[in-house]
Amino acid sequence: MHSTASAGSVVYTRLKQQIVSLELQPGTPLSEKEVSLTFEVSRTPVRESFVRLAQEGLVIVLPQRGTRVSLIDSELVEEARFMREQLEKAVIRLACDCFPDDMLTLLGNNVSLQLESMERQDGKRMFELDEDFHRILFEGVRKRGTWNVIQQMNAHLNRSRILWLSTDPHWGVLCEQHQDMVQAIRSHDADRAEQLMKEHLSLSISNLATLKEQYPDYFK
Amino acid sequence: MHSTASAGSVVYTRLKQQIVSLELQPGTPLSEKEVSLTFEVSRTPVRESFVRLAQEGLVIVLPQRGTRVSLIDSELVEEARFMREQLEKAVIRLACDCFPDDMLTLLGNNVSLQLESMERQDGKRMFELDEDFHRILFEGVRKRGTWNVIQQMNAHLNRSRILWLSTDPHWGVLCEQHQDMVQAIRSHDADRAEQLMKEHLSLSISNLATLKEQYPDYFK
DNA sequence: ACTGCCATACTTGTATGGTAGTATGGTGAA
DNA sequence: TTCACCATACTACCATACAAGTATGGCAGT
Repeated sequence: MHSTASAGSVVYTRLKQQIVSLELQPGTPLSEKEVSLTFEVSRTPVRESFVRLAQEGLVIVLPQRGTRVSLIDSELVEEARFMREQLEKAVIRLACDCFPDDMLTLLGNNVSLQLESMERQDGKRMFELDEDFHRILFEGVRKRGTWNVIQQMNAHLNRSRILWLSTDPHWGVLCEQHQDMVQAIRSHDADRAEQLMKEHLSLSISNLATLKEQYPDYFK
Repeated sequence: MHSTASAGSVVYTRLKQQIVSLELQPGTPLSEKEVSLTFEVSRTPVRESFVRLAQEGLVIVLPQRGTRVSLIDSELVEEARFMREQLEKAVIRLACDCFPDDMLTLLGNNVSLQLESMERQDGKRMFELDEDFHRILFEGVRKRGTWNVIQQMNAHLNRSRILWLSTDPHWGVLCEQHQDMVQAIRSHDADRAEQLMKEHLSLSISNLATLKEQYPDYFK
């Protein structure tokens, strides 16, 4: 199976990754022409990726003027946190009621890997594992579609969390909360699980105001 | 201001409206060529609209084979209801705490219009007013971005609700619930408001199984 | 020095021809 | 009859040319 993804999808995936990782800074001007040259494809697939990114609010297209990476909208960041809090509280309550064993195993393994990564001070890996942890929760209660929709808002939240990485991630607390949540699921303690999740997610934007002062050019 | 929207946006908007209203039935094959002829534009803007619709799951693109209107995924419909329940319960609690007067007025007017439309047996108008009612709630507590993201899942939920229109919408109950919710917001009774919202949204898919039997070709 | 105009070099938006992969129907051989 | 093969007519995908709107810098006139 040499099934190669379409050029459009490749460009879209790569650009999105670069934007969310802040490799492409908020406000950076993009042009169809320029991007098509760097990716060595024509303008058509580039344009297709711009359309998709614009729909997610990751780029802003100004007709006949230009396209650029969107600034981080702190209102959207807060809304993303709000959405996740409401949905993840409900999801973890469901998980406490009923959660597949194999998924529970995955959660346990995930937390173990988190502990390892923390030892290695590997922030990037921790970030990925954190994402995986929450995704596994949604999959375990069969709410994958919900998780996918959240990702759209999450792209904005994640950009500010990436900024956070450069300051003080204090992964220790987050990792401990993950462990406690797994424990709560195991013991079917929904109230405790919900409370843990609420505290957990409140940390994700605890320093939004600070970041906004520190990187004023990145925010709207 | 003769500012005309781009051809791509026009095609996208019109196709989406046709799909959600079931004017284009689930499973209907679409082709860039064919659609470009009916809209009298080239294939490029049509293709652009397909990309956007595919991202929302309203059409399915099979590379080199064809594109067609997606079938209604009843799991997604249920997830959409789940999402709305969690988020709207939280939103109406916020509204009970604090809600702008002008927005409250809008809600009141909206309910009045609903009563009128119900007299006229105007189901389509009721549907629009119902959407407006909930959107106003989100706007009043400054969660517009959240509402926009919900719309993506809502497209699937709405297709099944449109089917419902042809059977028995019993708008009376829904309208009464809207009235009660406004009253609860006025009297800052968050617990009652949340309970009302929960019951209200549970009605939206009360007959999903029936619809699935009645229109098997429309569902996945 | 300052202002108004315009050529020019950008940008995105649209149209179109060509390419490669896929389904289909017919034909000929076993 | 049945099966393998192939011509053909689709499809989405991509490259490219052109159109139309916008910012910019220089130049002429005041």
